[in-house]
Amino acid sequence: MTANSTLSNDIAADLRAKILQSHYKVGERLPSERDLSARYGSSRGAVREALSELKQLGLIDVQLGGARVKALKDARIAVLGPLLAASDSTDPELIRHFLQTFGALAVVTAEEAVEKAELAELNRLQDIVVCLDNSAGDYAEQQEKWREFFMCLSEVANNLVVQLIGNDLRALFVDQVIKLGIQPSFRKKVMGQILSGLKQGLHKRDKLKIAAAVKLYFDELMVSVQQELADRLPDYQQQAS
Amino acid sequence: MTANSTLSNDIAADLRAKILQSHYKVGERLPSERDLSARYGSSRGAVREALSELKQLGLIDVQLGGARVKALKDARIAVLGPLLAASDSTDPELIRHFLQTFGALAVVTAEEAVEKAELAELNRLQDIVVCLDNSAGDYAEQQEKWREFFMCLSEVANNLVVQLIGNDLRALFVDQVIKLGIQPSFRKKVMGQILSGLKQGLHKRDKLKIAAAVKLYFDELMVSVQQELADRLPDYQQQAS
DNA sequence: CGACCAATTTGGTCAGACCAAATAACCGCT
DNA sequence: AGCGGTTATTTGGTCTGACCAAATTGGTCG
Repeated sequence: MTANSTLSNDIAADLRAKILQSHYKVGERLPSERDLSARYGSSRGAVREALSELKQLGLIDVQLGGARVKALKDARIAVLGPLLAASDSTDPELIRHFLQTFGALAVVTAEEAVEKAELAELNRLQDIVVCLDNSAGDYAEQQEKWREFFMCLSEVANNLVVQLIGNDLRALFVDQVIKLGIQPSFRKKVMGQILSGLKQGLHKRDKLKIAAAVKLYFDELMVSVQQELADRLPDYQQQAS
Repeated sequence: MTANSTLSNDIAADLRAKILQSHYKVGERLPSERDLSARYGSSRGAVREALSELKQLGLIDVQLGGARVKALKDARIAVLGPLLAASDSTDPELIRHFLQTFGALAVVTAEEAVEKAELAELNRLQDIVVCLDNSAGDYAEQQEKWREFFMCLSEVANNLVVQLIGNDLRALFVDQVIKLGIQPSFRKKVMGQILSGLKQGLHKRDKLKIAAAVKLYFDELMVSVQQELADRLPDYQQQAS
């Protein structure tokens, strides 16, 4: 899935990194396709494919006069992955923003899910929560269960918009975070509150309870991750472009 | 911005529409590039560019054996625009989901904004709200002011993740909705609540107040839009491909 | 029926070419 | 010198035809 070793992909990755590192500045014109193909020792076709990818990412705007670099804030979500991977490594603020966003979407999903859920689905969700409760200690299993829980919520809510956003965020961000080996540790007391909130919320189809519990989960996750990041990165950011 | 009349774009649009209309079903293999280029009377290069676009959209998965259609729920946000424009027109549920999502993100943004805002920024936001209050009646101006308000919030919050998601949603969805000529009409009483909530929230930097007001805004927007859609589409969905 | 091997198909890349539009360069006029 | 208009060049979009390596397919043999 992550193994994309075609020439055009390599070129795209290189250009993408250079843009994200402000090697090419915003508004500036990229070298022409013919020029680029010469530099990379490739054909124009390969360069075109690479540029097409950057265009889709919203990183550049290619028209007849030439391709111009766009501002990062005008790009598409998909740049978040490369942004984390390539440029300044693991900006804690960015990760916080991500978790905040993801949390908000999860809350919306959860609210809609408990509203729509069939009885069977409700039961399945409750089962997962019970498993979650029992599997304290085993980090890997717990994480898998949480994942299953949110996937199930997402399925039940059937909110395409959130699902699609989730795809982008998951694919391009969560993997990165996980790759860093971050193992957030929840405080037992808080985890207890979360689980009991979920149970009650599911049992009574209480939107507010569910929302509060999910929000609590992400808040706690945020605290925990920020803690880990702060611990492991005392030397924080020393190189500029 | 919307004028993209290149051959490869046309091909991409056609294939995209056919996929979204399940002309090509999920998991199915698309015709080969050579085959497609023959059908469209174009070169393979043009078809490749088109396929590249669909790949970026997450609609297809192209590997050596051939290109396979992916499930819609595994696609990227960017398909929302085409989905609305091309296939079944204006699914009210989809629009509701969109507004719900957008609202949740706006709430997060607003919360962070009032936390971070400098005094000058806070004043500017308050000014906008005052304008908003005064411009009751003039729909166009009010909409512009709301837009300015949220843009300002987004700037202050400076949450890249939400900004990027916002780009996608705005570009691919809001325009579509606006193009439908929907003019949501807010109830005066509710609008009063919203504005007073914003004022108080900004004045006291009260996250909860701000969040509640923004949420109220989107809830009311949702109700209003759904109302309009229900009114104008009594004959809902009568044509198939 | 299953394992193995050859022929074909398919995506990725390359080279060189043409077109229309946009840009840059030039030149003459005021 | 400054400006308007014309030409030359550059640039992206497309085409043709070709080659390669990997995947798929089909047939053959045990």
